[in-house]
Amino acid sequence: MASISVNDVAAAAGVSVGTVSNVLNRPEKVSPGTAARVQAAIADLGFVRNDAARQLRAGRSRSLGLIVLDVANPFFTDVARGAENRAAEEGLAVLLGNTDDSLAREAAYLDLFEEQRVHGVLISPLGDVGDRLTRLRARGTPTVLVDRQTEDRSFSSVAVDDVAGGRLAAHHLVSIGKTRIAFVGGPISIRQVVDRLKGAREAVAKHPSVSLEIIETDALSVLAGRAAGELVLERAPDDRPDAIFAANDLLAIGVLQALNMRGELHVPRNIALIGYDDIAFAAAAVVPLSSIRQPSVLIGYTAVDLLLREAAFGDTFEHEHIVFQPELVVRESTGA
Amino acid sequence: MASISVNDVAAAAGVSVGTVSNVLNRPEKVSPGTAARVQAAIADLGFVRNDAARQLRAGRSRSLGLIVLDVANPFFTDVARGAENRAAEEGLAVLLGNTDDSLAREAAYLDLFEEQRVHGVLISPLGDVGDRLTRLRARGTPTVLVDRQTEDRSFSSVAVDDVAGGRLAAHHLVSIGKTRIAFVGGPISIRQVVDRLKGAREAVAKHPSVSLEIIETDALSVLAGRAAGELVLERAPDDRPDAIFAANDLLAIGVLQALNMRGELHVPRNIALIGYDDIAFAAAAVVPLSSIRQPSVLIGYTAVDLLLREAAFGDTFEHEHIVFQPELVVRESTGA
DNA sequence: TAGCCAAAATGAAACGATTCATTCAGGCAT
DNA sequence: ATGCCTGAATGAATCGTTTCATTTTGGCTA
Repeated sequence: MASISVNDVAAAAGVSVGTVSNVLNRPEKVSPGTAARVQAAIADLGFVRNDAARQLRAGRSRSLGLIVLDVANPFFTDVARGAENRAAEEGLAVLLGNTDDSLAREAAYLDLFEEQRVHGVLISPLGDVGDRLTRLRARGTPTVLVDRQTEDRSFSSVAVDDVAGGRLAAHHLVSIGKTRIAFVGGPISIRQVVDRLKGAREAVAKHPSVSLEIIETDALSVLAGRAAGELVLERAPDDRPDAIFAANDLLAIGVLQALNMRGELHVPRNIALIGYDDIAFAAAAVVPLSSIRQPSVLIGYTAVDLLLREAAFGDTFEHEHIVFQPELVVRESTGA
Repeated sequence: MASISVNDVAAAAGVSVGTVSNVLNRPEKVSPGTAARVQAAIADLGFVRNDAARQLRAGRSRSLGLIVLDVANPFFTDVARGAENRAAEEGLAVLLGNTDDSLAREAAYLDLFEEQRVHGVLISPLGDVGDRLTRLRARGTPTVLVDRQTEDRSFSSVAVDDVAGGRLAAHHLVSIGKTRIAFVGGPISIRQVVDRLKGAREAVAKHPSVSLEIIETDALSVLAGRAAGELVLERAPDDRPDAIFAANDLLAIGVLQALNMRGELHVPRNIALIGYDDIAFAAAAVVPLSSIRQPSVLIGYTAVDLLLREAAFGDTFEHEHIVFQPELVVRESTGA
């Protein structure tokens, strides 16, 4: 309650508040003797800076916001870890906001971050947030899109080429002799899903004998994957696909769980399965999962780096678009 | 840069700043006409509250801090999700701090949260933070320990009975006929590890013919588990344990990966394996993992609830210690 | 029409750290 | 002894919101 302020410290040390502030922020401007006295008073009283007051004066906070689609997805916790690492180098904290595929929560977090006057915003957007972000930028808050670009490329972004990833996955399935491929993923409002599907279509288009069907899910979770897998199981055996490309590893794991539930189907013999993201658990799945690897930690790290560069240069900054290339990882689920 | 303040809004709407504040915080005190005019001005100018100024006045922020040992562990993301849910009900945000088994980072987050004057702190402590937390509480910031109690029980806590969990796991292994059990876990500075081991010891003690050895790891991660698994593999076949109890699922998954690397060992026939936490991926492992389930989301939810109650009642609050009971989940890795 | 009352609106003070123009002290050269 | 210079210390002003004691307004009654 009775919070200790710089005033109290100043009084205790017999100096002015300006001097206390100097001890805190520019120690070199203060004579050693005085500094020691102030430090002693600080320790004595248990003084802790009030960040709100500091921010108010500075006009800007020392944290940056990261808005992701799903913290339960190890891909995003990896991104967050990378972001945190780079931010820590600058003494910045990362506020993590979890959208969970809800437009309302996305909006709420943007509001919160705007009110907090965060240093910058990293976002893997769900809805159309162009206007909001433009407003943020007008206020001087730089923004970097993670894993996504806007149409007009007016924001800096860090992404992975999902079309290429989709192509890699589908091409791999074709190359091991599969001809009836099912793409499991959704909702199709998510850009990543659309792009991965697009890549798959491109790869399949080169082979007239190969078909591609789409099994749409309402989320990118283990649960949704299990539902999709059960859908496949219910079909007559010769109506089933002989390969499944899941839009991410969580889905793939769900599909795998469902397919294994009855013993009749063998992965990869009857159905091959490939996921996306190459999360740590993919390698440990019932049948170790083939996947498309993304440099997740690096994505987070690079995004913050870009944000800081954009912040430093202000309006004159040329927006950058960094695109990483994904990589095919073959394991047992596609018959390694 | 040119940030819009209540002053600007007041000027534009032709009212005083006090009225603008009333529109924002106590709309019922303002006549409808005036309120509409103010709202229009707000929309017009794109005014967004400055949270720092608000906090400064209020003396307390609208977020609460959660410090966990490892965000990459799905158990903790579940706890975080539960905490977020309860916090959202009160319009509070959750700041997530990730310790990664580093005392320095734990201290840094506590500093940060203290400077931010957070509403409360939830912490799954690594080191001895009693003094720090006492100081926080003296300042009026309530604290709840997650998954841990201090010796003197002077803080509220939400935990799961880890000794009981350890007992459950070891007893299960004994009951399926295993006699040479190895406990994989560490570092032993972590209370959860100690307690789970203690429970295992108790269960084993009842059966003179069963032995319990300890393989200490330096972390609770998949990687550490893999290392432990390799250690076991290097031994002569009849020197190996016939069952492994891993202190958490990440370790268990790592152990499993290592054991599977050469084809010679079969889980559970040669070595049974049980983990702890029952994370979503446990059921999807190469060999679906038996585990000890904890109500992770509920833990987070309850912890925030307790925090809020403690905040409401102030010093008069009787500290509560909520303990959930863990549950055995049997799957294939112990020969379901 | 004067008087009264409740509702509405006002505006100055407060929160606590930082900044910066100004003052002060002490050392040195003339 | 005087003046000058530099490093150290000062303290009032500032950031933007909220609060609350005070004033104003308008409606109603006597």
